[in-house]
Amino acid sequence: MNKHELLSNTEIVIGEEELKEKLSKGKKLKIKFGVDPTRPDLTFGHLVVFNKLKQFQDAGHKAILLIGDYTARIGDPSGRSDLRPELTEAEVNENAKTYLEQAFKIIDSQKTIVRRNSEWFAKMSFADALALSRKMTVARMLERDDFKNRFKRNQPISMVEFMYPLIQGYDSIVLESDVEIGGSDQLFNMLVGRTLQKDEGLQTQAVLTMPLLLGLDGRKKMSKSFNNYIAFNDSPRDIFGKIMSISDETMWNYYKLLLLKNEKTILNLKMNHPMEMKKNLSMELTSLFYGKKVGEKERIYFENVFTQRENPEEMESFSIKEIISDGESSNILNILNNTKKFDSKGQIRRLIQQGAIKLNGQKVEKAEELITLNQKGDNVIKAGKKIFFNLIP
RNA sequence: GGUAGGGUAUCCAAGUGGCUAAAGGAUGCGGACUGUAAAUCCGCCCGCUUCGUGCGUUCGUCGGUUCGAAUCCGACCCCUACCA
Repeated sequence: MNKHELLSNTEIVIGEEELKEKLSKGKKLKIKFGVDPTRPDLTFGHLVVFNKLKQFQDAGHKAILLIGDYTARIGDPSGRSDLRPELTEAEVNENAKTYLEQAFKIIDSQKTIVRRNSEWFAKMSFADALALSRKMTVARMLERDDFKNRFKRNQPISMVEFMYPLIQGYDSIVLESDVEIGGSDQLFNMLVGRTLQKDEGLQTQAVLTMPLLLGLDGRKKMSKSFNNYIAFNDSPRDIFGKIMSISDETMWNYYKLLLLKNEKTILNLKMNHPMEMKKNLSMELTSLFYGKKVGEKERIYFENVFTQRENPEEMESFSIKEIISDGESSNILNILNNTKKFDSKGQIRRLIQQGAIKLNGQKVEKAEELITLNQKGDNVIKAGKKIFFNLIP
């Protein structure tokens, strides 16, 4: 593993010279990554950072996942325009657990050290905390955009939020991290870590920030709040499908940040048909989480169902006899409703009106229609683009 | 503490007594076209529904005026700008 690769895709690198020196001496580095146990659902946006961690791991360095269980009780002000609610200890623990389960889908759990900052902060005295707070000035804090803006707008900034970067920086002292990695919104906090380490007479950590991944809409950053995300916990079908729906332009952002392809490779890939490249991207990413076999299976499913417009090979099936109770009309509306595949009868009516429901390729015209089913063969219902199931008489 | 302006559906944003479940965007969903891309066109978009000029719940919160309120009045909560 060469140094270039370890710094690829990074947005900002602070302390590059020292880092390169350490690397050239063959030192095993400690890479710190702070985990925020307030938001347990990981998206592909986080995958950018985890990829970087994994690269370090693969190069023989030590990844340290720092669970900010103590700091979660305070709330990181970064990028926020308002105060964050505090969490209970139980919530934090539950979130941390979920977080790690997801993180270990990418990084090697065996080679990862998990620490919690309550280990040291729980026993810190108030005097120690005051001593720590001496290391930071209000002016310095107000250099930060988020604080500056909130201050200007007369929005509240609590003292405890001022402490947050110091607390995070103190983690770096305890962990003696060589590198801290995070999103660009973490830059300030991570720099404080450097300052504090230096003050303690320790070596200073390099700071790497990773760029933001574009969301599915191709416009805004990927984020849960914009509802334009792919989650680590999405099903293989969803991962594959969501990636197929991104624009051609966005695809290259994903190739770069998620599959770590360099400029030159991407230039070559662009010679191919975009559709093929997108299927390839979908397959690679699906495989990353679920294995190559599943990735290939999803590719075949996609090609059959969406390109060839065939019915999927495996479908859920519902027996009319079982789902229609005595006295209930077995019209298409009731049948569909009783499959529980739809939100409400209203939704089904709307879909029928819009010509989105088909039985064996034949459009269903009316909600009250009494459909005739093949006694032997398939009776495939297709609803919209994605929902398929079979009806058994 | 003072003055002025605000809080509307997933988000942005109109609406200042009945014709308002509430204009217009955006997102989303469905259809056509296609490569489940982009672009374009059309339909739906508070929830339920026996599909009916049907039922229920909304316009910061609570209460009031009124036959009738997102719209008027009162109290309260929150936000913004300027001033202290």
